[in-house]
Amino acid sequence: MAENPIIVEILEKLNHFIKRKGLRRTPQRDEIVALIFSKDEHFTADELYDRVRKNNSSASRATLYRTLGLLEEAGLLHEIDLGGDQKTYDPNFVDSPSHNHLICIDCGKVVEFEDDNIEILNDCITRRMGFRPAKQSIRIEACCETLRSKGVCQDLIQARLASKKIHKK
Amino acid sequence: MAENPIIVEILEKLNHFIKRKGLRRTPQRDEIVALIFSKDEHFTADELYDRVRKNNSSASRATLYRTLGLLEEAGLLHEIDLGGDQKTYDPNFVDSPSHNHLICIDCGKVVEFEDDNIEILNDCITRRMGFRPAKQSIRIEACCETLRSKGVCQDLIQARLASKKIHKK
DNA sequence: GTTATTGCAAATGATTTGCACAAGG
DNA sequence: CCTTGTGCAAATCATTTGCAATAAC
Repeated sequence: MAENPIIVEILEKLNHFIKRKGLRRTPQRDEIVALIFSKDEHFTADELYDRVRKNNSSASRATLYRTLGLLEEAGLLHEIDLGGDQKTYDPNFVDSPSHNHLICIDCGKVVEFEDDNIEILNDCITRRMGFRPAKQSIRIEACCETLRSKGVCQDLIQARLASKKIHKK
Repeated sequence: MAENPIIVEILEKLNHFIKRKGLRRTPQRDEIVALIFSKDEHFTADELYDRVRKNNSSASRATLYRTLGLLEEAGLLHEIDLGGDQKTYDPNFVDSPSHNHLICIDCGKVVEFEDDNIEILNDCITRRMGFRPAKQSIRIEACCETLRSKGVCQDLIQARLASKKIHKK
């Protein structure tokens, strides 16, 4: 896991940030970072804590929340709005700094996408309103066309199966 | 206040919704609805409760939260993502069903805007990904150009004054 | 050594909920 | 009447925080 090039890259960036702020590198933080960036999946603090426990990491919930805050501050992790009650984090902004999210109403699947045209258009609109663009996020809710036309959507089936697995705590 | 045409319109729609669901009309709900739609400002549950109290409405916090849920379910009120820890509600979707939000990083001011081009472009992108568009929201964070060029921004000054007023509870 | 970090448990704070009473229809 | 709505106070539950012990550097 530690030899994963993405994780190595993130750890380097984080440690650079940490040094600049006079903070310290710790194994707990490194473990959490490795877990976050070993997948490209979105996650909640709770889901991440599950992975922490399954990987026999010693990190506590408190450290996990503190590390999430640090990563956000360093710009390595973004909070995204998937509309749930828990905050959702997206680890993919290091690779794709300006991607957006489409959320399937039918199955809940989240599709990431980038589009230069939208990017440029938003930029123009922002300037016309007298502002200097800093960050933009587009969130699209949509229905699965496959489901509608063929009556079946593999993602929906998986989502239903997954929902049976959900048992909090 | 009750003679405000917008409020009358909303109340009509809500009562239609209420009847369809076999629910009942109550003065508390009417009061809360009137307060929400008498301004076009975004608000949190807490801010709304302040207004409820100042207007000598008898509605309790519980009823307020229950009414917010009802209005959302009826599609008359939308939750928007302004990035705070409390949920923010936007009462302007009845008048402008597809508007978006620009949030000024400098002063926190929120500007609503609509743009057909973006609307159409997002629609195309969504279809190309195999989905049927349902809802889209764009959230832009930007810096105030007036502040940058003239060194002053009236909104920023107001925001700083307002922040001094914040005393929870 | 000095100061940041950790884990724990307790605190916080927005939102939700159970329940007994009130009140629409 | 019968059922839904309300207010209250208590419960939830994700997240934050104080503190004493621990570990970077």
